[in-house]
Amino acid sequence: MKILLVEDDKMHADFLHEIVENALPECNEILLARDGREGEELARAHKITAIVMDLRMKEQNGIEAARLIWARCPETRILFWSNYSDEAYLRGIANIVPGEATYGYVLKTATEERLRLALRAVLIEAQIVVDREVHQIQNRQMRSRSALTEFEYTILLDIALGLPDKAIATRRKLSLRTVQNRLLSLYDKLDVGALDQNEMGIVLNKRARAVSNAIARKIINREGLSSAEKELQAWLSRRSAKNALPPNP
Amino acid sequence: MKILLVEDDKMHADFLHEIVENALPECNEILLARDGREGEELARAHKITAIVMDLRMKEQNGIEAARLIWARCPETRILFWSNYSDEAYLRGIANIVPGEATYGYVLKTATEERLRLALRAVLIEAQIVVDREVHQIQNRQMRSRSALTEFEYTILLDIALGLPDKAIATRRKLSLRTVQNRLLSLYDKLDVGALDQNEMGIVLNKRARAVSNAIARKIINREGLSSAEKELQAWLSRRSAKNALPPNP
DNA sequence: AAGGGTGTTGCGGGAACCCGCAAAGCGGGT
DNA sequence: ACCCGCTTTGCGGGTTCCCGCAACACCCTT
Repeated sequence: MKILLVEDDKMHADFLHEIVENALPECNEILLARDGREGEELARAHKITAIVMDLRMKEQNGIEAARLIWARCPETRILFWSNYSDEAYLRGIANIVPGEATYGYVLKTATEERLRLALRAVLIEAQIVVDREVHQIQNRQMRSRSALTEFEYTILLDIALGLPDKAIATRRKLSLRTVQNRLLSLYDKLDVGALDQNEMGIVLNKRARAVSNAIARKIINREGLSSAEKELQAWLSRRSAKNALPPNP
Repeated sequence: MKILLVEDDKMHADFLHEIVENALPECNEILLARDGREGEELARAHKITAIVMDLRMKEQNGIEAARLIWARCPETRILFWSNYSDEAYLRGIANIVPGEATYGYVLKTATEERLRLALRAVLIEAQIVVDREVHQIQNRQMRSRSALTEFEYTILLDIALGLPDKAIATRRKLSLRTVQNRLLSLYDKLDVGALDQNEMGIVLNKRARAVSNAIARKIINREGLSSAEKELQAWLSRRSAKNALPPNP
């Protein structure tokens, strides 16, 4: 059995290597990749189906790498091992897990014992394991009043990228007014209430406020923004390709 | 001689502890803090003047902690030890270094030898040491066309927080039109050229675009936004306090 | 002293944003 | 069948944003 570790911090990689060696005696080969791109290539080249993956890496982040890997090989088992329990990462992972895939999420602050258990459970037994702390955050954010629906979340990314209402409407196939209604509820959930915080004068720009609040609350992050940006660019070029034809006979 | 380590990742903290022990035999007491707040308290309580500080930490980030420490005791020597060489962090540090202060900046990816040298140079010899890699990035960003002036940088934070033009004008004591001109040059530098990227139709919201581009390029980050937000709230309350009096006799 | 560059300010207008009001569509319960 | 609640959509208008045009001040060069 071969295992791939994807981790760009040398110290954590060494530590992980040692733990894996001890916890998984059935593993006879441990590969190491230092960023998402390399990880994805190694996984493909060596047909690896058991991976431990860091999320935040220089070249390509773990979510993007996992998406690509699962796209080719959905039965790959991936244990995410990360410092972060931001909503942005959780949502990012939730969006790419193929449904029948096996994965786990363990925080780097967890004890060695918990990490060992998760390694065996996910990579050997094909269980789903999510760190209790992460799961709590997931739940809390899901039920609190400020939980964003998928719709609100995508619209949030759209405005963060700078799409005007009309463009969002055409992109999401909604009417202009509906988009604005969604924005209304988004503003509500993100506490962008105009006059609430600053008792006197000065009404703030709701769009910008929503985005900065979302960033402050870790609902969105740089990685999520970047991948949303890529999708946007793809959509734009598809769109301009279509629009380039009609005017001609 | 006492040294304070501020680092929230246990593994890195252990490693750092060992290196410091070896590299600085004149040090007879090593304290450890797990976040910025604790670090600041320890530094004050023990009157420590030699600190190694991580930047990204849970409770309070290193920049804020350093600012508070230097505000009370400008001769404190601080070696920043971090994974990141984002412009946002560099600018953050540049903004709080008291000018006569001693500091250093070493990346966690540097060799142990470089770290040892920096430790001695900064904490013992009171030199200024900046990792070459960091320095290069600093330089590149300073001279590239897209280098932001201080003015542009503050206005960028202002719009990210959602301040409307008029509010920025009063806050920064400028006319409305001047603020808009600054925005123009900001848009230019951040390549928010409206029709350039998307050949057909769809003009994007420049404000939002500027912010998301700046985030993508790591010119601003969550920490910077949060501290800007605090300043904004302070300004707002100062302002409403003033405005609360005049109308009365 | 004249000219060119840069930064600041005013004015005006087209587009986008924010939102209250109101009319439909669509489910689910009695 | 009826009503109630929720979402979607249109309309209108007050506000903000974006920016071209133009005037003025300041500094630096020649």
